[in-house]
Amino acid sequence: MEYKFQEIEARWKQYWKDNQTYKVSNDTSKQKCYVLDMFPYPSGAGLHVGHPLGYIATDIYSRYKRLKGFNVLHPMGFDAFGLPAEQYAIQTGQHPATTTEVNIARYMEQLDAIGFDYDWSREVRTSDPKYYQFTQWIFIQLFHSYYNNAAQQAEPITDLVATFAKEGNIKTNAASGKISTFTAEEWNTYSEKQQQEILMEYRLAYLKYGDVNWCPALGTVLANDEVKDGVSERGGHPVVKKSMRQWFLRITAYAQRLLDGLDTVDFAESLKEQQRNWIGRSEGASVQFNVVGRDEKIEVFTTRPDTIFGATFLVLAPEHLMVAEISTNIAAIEEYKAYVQSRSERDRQADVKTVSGAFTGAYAHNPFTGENVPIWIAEYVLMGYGTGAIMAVPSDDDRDNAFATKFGLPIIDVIDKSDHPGATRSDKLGKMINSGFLDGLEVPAAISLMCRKVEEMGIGKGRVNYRMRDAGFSRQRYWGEPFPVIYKDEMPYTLPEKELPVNLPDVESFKPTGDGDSPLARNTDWVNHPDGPRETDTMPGYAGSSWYFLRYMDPQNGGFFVGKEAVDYWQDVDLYVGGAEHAVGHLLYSRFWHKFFFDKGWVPTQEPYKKLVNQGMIQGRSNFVYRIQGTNEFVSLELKDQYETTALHVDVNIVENDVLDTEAFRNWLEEYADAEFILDNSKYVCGWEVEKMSKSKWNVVNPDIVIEKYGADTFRMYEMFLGPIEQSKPWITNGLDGVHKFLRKFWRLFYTENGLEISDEAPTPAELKVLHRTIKKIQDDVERLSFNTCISAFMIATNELTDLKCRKRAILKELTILLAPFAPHIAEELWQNALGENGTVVYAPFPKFDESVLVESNFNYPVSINGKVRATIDFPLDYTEDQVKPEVLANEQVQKWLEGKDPKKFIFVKGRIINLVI
RNA sequence: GCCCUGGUGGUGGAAUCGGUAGACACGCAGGACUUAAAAUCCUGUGAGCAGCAAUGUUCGUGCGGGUUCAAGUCCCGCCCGGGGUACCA
Repeated sequence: MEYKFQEIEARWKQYWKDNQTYKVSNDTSKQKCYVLDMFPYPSGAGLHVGHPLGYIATDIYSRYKRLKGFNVLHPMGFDAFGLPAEQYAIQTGQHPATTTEVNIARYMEQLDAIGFDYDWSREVRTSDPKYYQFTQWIFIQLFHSYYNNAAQQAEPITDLVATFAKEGNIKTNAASGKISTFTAEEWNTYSEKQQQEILMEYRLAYLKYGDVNWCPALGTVLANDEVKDGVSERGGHPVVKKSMRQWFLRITAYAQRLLDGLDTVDFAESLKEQQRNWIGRSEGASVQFNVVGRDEKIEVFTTRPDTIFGATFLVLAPEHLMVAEISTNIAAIEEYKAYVQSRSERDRQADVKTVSGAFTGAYAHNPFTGENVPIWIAEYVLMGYGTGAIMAVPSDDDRDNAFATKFGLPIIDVIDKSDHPGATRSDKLGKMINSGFLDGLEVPAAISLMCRKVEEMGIGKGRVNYRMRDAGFSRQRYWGEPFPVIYKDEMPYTLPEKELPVNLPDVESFKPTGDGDSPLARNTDWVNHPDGPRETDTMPGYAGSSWYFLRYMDPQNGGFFVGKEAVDYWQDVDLYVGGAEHAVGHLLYSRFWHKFFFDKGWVPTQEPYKKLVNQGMIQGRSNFVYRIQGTNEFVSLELKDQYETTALHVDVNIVENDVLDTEAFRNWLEEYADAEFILDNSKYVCGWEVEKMSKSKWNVVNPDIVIEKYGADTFRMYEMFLGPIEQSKPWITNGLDGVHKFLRKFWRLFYTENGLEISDEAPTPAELKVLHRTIKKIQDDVERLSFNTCISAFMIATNELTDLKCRKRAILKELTILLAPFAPHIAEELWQNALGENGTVVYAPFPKFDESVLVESNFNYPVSINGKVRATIDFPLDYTEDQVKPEVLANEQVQKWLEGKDPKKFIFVKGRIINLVI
């Protein structure tokens, strides 16, 4: 009897549906296990073979945990707001809600085809008003909170108001923007607007001015992704920075907790490192420099206060507020600022070859050398970091050095590094020289002495700085969550909860308004709220994805974003799998939100994810055809160099083994209908390249085709067989046949041409050994998420049992359970129809591993001589070095290499190796 | 530029703790069955050298150094690919 996967898979999909096999209840009598995937953005290209890599891994893990007796939550949903749907809407006029709906339906179909164990009744989608009413509600809570630095937690802004009315802000220790101190009396005389402006500096969600990529020609704000080389990707129009009033979240208040929290979670060390670097904690000092001849002071942040005697000039970010005030070189400064405006922040940091800047004409007084040092502006100083101003020490900083060299500014050596050969300029090593009272000190001592000194002098203080900046939370777009905010007297006020959700209104056109407002501004009926005009920006993509995993715990709760009972049971995510591209963005934002929720007492844990694994990216393997320029003639790969050609992407679905189906090519796109071909060996061979899988590169492979041809079980196992999930790799179908063959071979352990043949005989020791070795391997490897090695363990077991002609129920039953997480359809078929078990295999008990079956008494020792294996000799495992040595030395091969001499060294590692040094 | 990460046969990969490099597959070559094909099964397969052969031997985990009895694995320096770099998701 043959393995008819199509029939089998259809049957059990229906069975699981009819029996609601995957329905998850908040059953508190069982131990919970929460397994989570990063939910997908439903793109128009459909789910491609890269998406399921992580999903299959978590599906296997969740099914495995279920066999182990856990109550497993493994949900799925959709990150449904986003830019592509909006761009598609602009092109076609179709409402993003409509296309998103269609795309989600397609995704769900594709996901179901793979046979995942999702409980769809728990599905969330971020664009659903029932969901985003809570995203809006959370925003309101952030708005009405501030961060108490002393208590290290978020607290209600009303507490702050009460404090201000009583004692002003003199004693307030809170995360804030720039704010001067005021007394209670002053506070009480402030107008409502003035008070609101002050509170804005403390709120966790607040308004301030920030730069956006502005494209005047398109009349719209562009995402970084839409800007290439300083011009818009569409149309190639110039892009400049423009300052706009926007929402921000005060994530910097949580910087230290986000950093400390990393020590408590099980993430890959590399990922923690990325987050640490992103947060970028550095200790240093802020120091004030007086501007010569003026009343102004410039505050710089430096991690190297020890080098201040070598500070021969100051550099301000071109955007620094002081620039306009102090500049006398106005023309040069304006010209330079115009240049910087056209440069992206990334270019400014990445481009170290171009050294550029402009002299303001002003000088500052170096409080230690007493010299007047020139004040420059340069693009390498960023307004968002530190104070937006640095003291330049060309002797100990590479960029300062390049700058000084280019502009002929003085360089004073302040550190003697002669005791540290090989130390680079910025290493904190060496002895101070030319530095007054610091001379002779080692760098670390000089740093702390200088910190004390500037504090004594009242011109600065030791300070911790974070590279991380507050998170921009406004988008001038349509397809996102509207803010629950109206304005009165230019200050924002949140709408009452009963007005939630603030539904995304219809608009006449999704096109940009031309003046930077979001398309929502077009709907004036909607904008004109009785209490004041509404905020027309929308929230960014990460708003909805910062808390979605909590919603799965309690998806129908209409009153609160997640019920206490539900979250007390499910707690946090035990295993989270997703792409490394989210390492700092989504993962940091959601950790921040979660800590805020914790502060408010809504969740029981400080961290949302216990364990996190990054899956690698499945890259596409693009194919190319070569068109002879100016013709519609295409030349095969080997012959292309004889012509002037243009390489063009060709749909990989009409190419097999790099050979183009020329007929299909003519039918593919209209422009190729009359294509001619120059063949090589009567074949058209395409070129290829590994690239990111994307619609525009025509290299998207959908799982549907594979599933149709081989079945979902083969697809699942093949994706796992490709390699470790953390690793990126191109999609190649080379091994598909092998995996499919394995399933057929497994099937033949149950069925022959004569039909079902299972014996009830007792298994032999050899057969038991195969089984228990496999149980152990699968158990260990699933726990460490090494799924590719599981597949080969299954193959080995199946090959061995085939050789042993084993058809015994006792063995096959256990193996079927082991296989069930990987290939659930065939396992269910074999479980219920071949083995005749009652009920589903999904909740069967995981086989118990019996170590005694595997105990070996002997080990075949490799005997190496000078590190090269020359012989193997079998010894009992309990033998000691003394028992082994005589026989090893007497061995014929060993004798040959010893040439009569005694070995210099005899190394015996029990159960591993014997090594002789001669 | 900066941060993170990867590089092992013709291909995907295995080697979990510094201990027999290449498990398991794909592909390829040869063979069995078959009118033929599919399916299935068997044998071989890192490279070089010697040998009719069994086998022996040298080299071999991106490149160059180092530590060690022993290095794919640890350390230093380099080359190349991938991801992120704050409005793609």
